[in-house]
Amino acid sequence: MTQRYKIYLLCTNDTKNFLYISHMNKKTIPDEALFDTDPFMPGLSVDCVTIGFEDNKLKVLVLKWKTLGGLWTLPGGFVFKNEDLNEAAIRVLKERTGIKLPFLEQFHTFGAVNRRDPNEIDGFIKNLESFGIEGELMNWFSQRFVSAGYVSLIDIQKCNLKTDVFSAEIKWASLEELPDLILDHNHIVKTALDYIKNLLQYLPVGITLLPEKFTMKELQYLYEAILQKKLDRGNFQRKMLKLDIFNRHEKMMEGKANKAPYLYSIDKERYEKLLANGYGFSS
Amino acid sequence: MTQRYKIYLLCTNDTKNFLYISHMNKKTIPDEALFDTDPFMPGLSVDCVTIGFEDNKLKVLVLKWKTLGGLWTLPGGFVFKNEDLNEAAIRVLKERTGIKLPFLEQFHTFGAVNRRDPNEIDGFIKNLESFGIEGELMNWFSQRFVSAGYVSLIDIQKCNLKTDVFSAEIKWASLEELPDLILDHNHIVKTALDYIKNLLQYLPVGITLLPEKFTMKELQYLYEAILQKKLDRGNFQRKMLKLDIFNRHEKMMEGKANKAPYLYSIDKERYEKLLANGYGFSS
DNA sequence: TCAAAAGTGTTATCTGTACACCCATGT
DNA sequence: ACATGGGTGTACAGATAACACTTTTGA
Repeated sequence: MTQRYKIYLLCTNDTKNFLYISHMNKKTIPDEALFDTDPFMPGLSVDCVTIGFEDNKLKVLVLKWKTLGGLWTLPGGFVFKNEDLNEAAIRVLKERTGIKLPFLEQFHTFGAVNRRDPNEIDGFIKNLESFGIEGELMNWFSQRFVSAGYVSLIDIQKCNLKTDVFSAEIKWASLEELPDLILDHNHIVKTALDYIKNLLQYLPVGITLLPEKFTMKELQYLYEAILQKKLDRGNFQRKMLKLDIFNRHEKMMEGKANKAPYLYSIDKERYEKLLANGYGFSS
Repeated sequence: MTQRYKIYLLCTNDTKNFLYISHMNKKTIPDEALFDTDPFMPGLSVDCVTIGFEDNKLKVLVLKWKTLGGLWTLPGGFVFKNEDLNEAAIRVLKERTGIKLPFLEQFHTFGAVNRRDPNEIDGFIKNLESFGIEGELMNWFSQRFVSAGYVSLIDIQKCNLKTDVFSAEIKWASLEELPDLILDHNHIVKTALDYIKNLLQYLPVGITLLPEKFTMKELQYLYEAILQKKLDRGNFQRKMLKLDIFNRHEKMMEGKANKAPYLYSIDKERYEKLLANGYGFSS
């Protein structure tokens, strides 16, 4: 029943969740840091499309590997055998951003055999070799993975980004300058954006992307970024306010040469209620 | 890399896809019918929520196991290592209904650790034992599975139902009399129905459930079944016709004591076009 | 001829859309 | 004072909702 592939993990202080692939000879890794792949579901992973909003642009959280090529990936991870799929995604998100699920939703599972472009495999294998990965450990990494995709919408300001042990860098990449990602990760991002775009048609999701207090204009820019189209200012304002999920605050007075706009925040309770209902087919 | 669990498969004439669990002693199974679990992805399955429409009711395709308890399940199967997840679902659907994907869509992946109710496990294991399953084969079946759920909407008339080797019976069960299903299959059905209901808000999906030619009233009943609410006849008719995806035919004259309604069929081309577009956020 | 259900009409109301007007604010 | 952009008003087009009227059909 259990897998027999040995794999080398380093227990860091705050997590046992990340594989540690060392440039060091494995003899230099302390004994208590050695584990095998038993705790993980074979062939199963989660990938998180973590969306933020900054400078009126949508951004996606990406990691750069500690490899020669410096390939980019989505944050992701394996799933413990005693862990719900959702929990795995929540864990990954928590570890990269320090935030626990403001909005986290499974949108699609990617299960094509050729998620990994055949042309890409050689480079991938070479990269793993450069980390000192070999034998059964190599088998683990080069096996076929089916990956569940999760989207979350996050307030960038609240994040405390951390790389994982594979990666040298973690950053918010705007959609225009999204780097080439490994495997089908670019496709995963596109699918996630379509999902959110569709969701926004009938649910005011995405408000979680904004800081605590925001102006209607900022909210409008967010909608425009997700929907990829211009909206009418006046109509947007009315439409949003009619949802009756906002609290209006005192004015902002920042040094702009115009009338100071109101600040709004979300009334959590009414917002949740609205999310639960959605819209209906008319007549 | 490869799994080592032996499993016993019988190659039937038309498929190698189904595990055959024999009451016979395994010595009576011909040698060429013996395989191990190597061809399958461990811990991964697909489940199909196959929806039809008959007597103005939505129906779901279910199978009854050849076990003592006669437990019911959704049609489902394992995924070959060299097979796309989608392909696995298409294959399962094809084998049960004889139909190749009129509409087949992955809607959610079920990955809770306790998909299998702990109280249920004992009975499940006993059932497997009653089939003569033991040892590593038992391990295969009692391992944790993550399952990708697929919905399809099918014209019942076109189906040619076949049981699989596990099952004694296959039938269309109306939602009101849907039996208790194993694992979280009842939950899977509910999730699929919610998904379709949501989809119908902005796409005229589900028309594929009806036979080639149908009346507007029949279409309305279908909508009412999916949306779980009454619709206004006149308004519904206008709304549908305005979609401009139907061809009107000569009348039906069946012996009803009323004005004979028109028959309509779908104009495939315009229908596909509409599906591709959907609706947009207004303003 | 009559009940049933199709097809179509009518109307008030609501929503979407476009754009205008006035007001507050920092330069 | 004035350019900028917020807040709100208005008016038209189209969609929605409720229901009425007429027509066709088999019994």
